[in-house]
Amino acid sequence: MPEKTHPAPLRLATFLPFRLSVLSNAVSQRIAELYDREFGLSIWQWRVMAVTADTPGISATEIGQRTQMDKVAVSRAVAGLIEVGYLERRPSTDDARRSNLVLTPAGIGIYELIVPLALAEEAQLVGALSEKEQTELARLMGKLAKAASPERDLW
Amino acid sequence: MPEKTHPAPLRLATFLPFRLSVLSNAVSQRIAELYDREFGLSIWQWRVMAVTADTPGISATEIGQRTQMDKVAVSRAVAGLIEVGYLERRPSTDDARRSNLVLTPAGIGIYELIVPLALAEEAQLVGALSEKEQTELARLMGKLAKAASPERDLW
DNA sequence: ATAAGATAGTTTCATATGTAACTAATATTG
DNA sequence: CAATATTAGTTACATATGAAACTATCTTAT
Repeated sequence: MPEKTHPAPLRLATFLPFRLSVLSNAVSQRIAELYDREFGLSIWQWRVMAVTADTPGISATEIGQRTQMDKVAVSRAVAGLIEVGYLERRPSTDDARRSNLVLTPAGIGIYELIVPLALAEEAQLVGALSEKEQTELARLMGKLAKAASPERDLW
Repeated sequence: MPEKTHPAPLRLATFLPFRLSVLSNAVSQRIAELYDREFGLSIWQWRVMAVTADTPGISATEIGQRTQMDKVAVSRAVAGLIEVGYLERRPSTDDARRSNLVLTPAGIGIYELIVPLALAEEAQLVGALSEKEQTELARLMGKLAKAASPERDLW
């Protein structure tokens, strides 16, 4: 007579999706708090600023692709940034549906204040790893990203 | 005369907090959709079931600690699970404020259905990595977790 | 040239989530 | 043994979020 079968064990603490989620939340929360406290920005607004600084004249749709935000989130973040005067909407000449988005001088100023702080946060985080480990982590995350979402490139 | 200083570059695509967040979301979403579609459970409810299966008689507060959920989220997940009959609340004899939570037989049944599916999802994900890489990833994530949240143990 | 789709972006609505206030019970202090 | 502080958990409220509907514009096919 066979033994009662043991169900496969599942410890949350070793379950990758859980660990990833907890780690990501811990990291995001630190950094989100910084953006909000110092500059009154949400993490979504910050992401929009970052890609707009990188690619002035970008459209909302492109922002969504680069940041993995859905179009509603982009729309709201953009509206908020325009409201506080960090972003400007320029009608596109060749397609009246889209706008070309650019940071205002004020937006650029804030962006340049945030960048070093954000990089410092990141540095503090990855400072726990050696150069080699950092490279390896990036490589492994890339593999996971492809496995998790083969259809579209996550980054 | 000094050159105009270049602001430090920040590409979202190589910024660890961003990459972590995107990866974690991609993974969570796949798995959340599975729980919801097949069993009508939220990811929070699943986490509560997982730790309750592991430690029958656990209290809501302990669940919060183990899952990194705040007490409101635990309260709601527990209420939902009781509602659908997967969880039972037993008053604690020595402390009338707390309850001892246990899975019902129905809850155990569902749990045992989910576990292999969840593990299969995880396996598919980490299948992209060699054994050695998996170990290394876990180690690096552990270091990051400590750097991100030195105060409390994330897992 | 025009009707039928497709696309960019916004608005609406329903739900999820977090913070703070609350209730009930236990622990601590003088 | 009161009076006060702490803890477990829930409820209420305000805000965040996502899905679907919508508007305006552009593209495609006839």
